[in-house]
Amino acid sequence: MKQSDEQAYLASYNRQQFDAPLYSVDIAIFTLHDDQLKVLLVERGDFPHKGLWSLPGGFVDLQQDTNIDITARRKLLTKTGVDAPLLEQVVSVGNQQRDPRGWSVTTLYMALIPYAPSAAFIDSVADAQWWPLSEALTLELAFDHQQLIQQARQRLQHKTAYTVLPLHVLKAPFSLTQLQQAFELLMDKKLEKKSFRRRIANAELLKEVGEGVPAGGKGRPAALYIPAPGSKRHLFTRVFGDS
Amino acid sequence: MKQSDEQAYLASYNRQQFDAPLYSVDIAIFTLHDDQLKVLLVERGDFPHKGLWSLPGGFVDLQQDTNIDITARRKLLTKTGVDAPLLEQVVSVGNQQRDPRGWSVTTLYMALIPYAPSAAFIDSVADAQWWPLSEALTLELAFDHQQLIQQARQRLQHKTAYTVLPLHVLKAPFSLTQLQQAFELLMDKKLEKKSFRRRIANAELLKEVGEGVPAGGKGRPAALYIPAPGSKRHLFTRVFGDS
DNA sequence: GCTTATTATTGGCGTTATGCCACCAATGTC
DNA sequence: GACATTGGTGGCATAACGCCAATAATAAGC
Repeated sequence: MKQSDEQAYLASYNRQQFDAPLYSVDIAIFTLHDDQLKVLLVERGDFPHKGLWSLPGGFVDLQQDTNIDITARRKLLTKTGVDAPLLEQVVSVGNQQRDPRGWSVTTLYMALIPYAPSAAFIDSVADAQWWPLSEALTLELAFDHQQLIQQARQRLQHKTAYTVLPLHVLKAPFSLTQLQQAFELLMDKKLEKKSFRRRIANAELLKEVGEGVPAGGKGRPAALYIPAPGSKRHLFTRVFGDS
Repeated sequence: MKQSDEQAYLASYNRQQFDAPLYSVDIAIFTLHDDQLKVLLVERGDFPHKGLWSLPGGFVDLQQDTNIDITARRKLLTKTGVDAPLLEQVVSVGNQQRDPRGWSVTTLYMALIPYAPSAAFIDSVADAQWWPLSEALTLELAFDHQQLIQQARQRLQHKTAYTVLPLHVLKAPFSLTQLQQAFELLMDKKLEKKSFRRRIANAELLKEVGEGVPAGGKGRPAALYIPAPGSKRHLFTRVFGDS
């Protein structure tokens, strides 16, 4: 093989000559608010499926984006105004039927953000809105986004059982009770109080920073914590809540 | 929104008018042989990177393939002649630099197959060859396939710690010692014999089917087992080998 | 046949993390 | 000052693990 052959090939290569699938990136952005898991949906302003709710997403900007993680982050920023502390790839789905325009592939990401910082911005984006997940699951969504949401939700649920993923969704400082509630909402499962606190304490993930009012304003004040440096990447070797 | 608007849009839609990334599917196919983890590489016969070793893969056949899992399976079959008992998506990577032809996205799969059934077929495919992983990691591979292999290998390693993934790579029946060796090769870590056997026994994953010669031909004969129905999907709630 | 090397299998104990549930602590309300 | 409410801890049984030593079954050498 001569180097010049490769260069000649590239010089004459025309990417348009082959029929390729459409490629897009979609994000399931989750948050907790009002004791509910919520997902951000946008109303489609263009065909296809104009007027239906969908996940934020779209095509790669070949000029602006240098990789698909950046594409996902750009879509996230556009819709929420914040950079997610947790943004990760879930899965890619590609088939003939998911888009009426033909063969199409999407890479699904999921993001987890605290509610507060994004609330004002999102209210200003006319076509974007937080939906309680339970309601979102009953809507008719564009493309196969109903299934995509369910896959993202499942990943969220499983991963919460062996990480401290809920740390990403709370505004520090927080109480252990709040943290436990975040775990319970993300896992959709009640946890044992003592087991939960023991697990968190043993892992040395938190730093105590004082006291605050208890949930509901009544009762004993709760100790407040912030995540310790590096704690958000902690992995447990045993899944939680497996009775 | 009128239905006819959507139909008119689709009728006039031309997928070629937008510049899209290249999209491909690549597979890291692993097996165990000679007490080594091996990966299947193919020598590129075309530009770009003609002559370099690479992962099996390529573009979606928009006519033949109905989804990307099928694309992956087709590539697998073409190179190995067998249908993998384990074929799953690892991650998608997309950026400007990975392909000299420009913006490109690939979805990486990993497959795990027993050595024996594929050996003869692969020997007949001139451009395909099993490489010990340790050697493959030192080769100059096409595109970013060196990194892709490492990602697939890491997934394999992690997943082995909480599943019975090695069941997919052994030819039944097998002894517990063989099974443990498979775990150790896939995890790249020695395991405690008693812990291993207890774990497998408690999970009730295997069915005893007689006795066979021990490893090396010497010593006490070993009990032989086959996987029980459904056992290959078993998930442990605790990762293994976390001393 | 008897000893030895080799591999397979099991026993036993200390440790760790969990589920479960009762109990104590601190605050606000009436 | 009693009571309701929320936060936090003590204690014990259980399950699974790491560690390592002991026993079982076979082949090879003598």
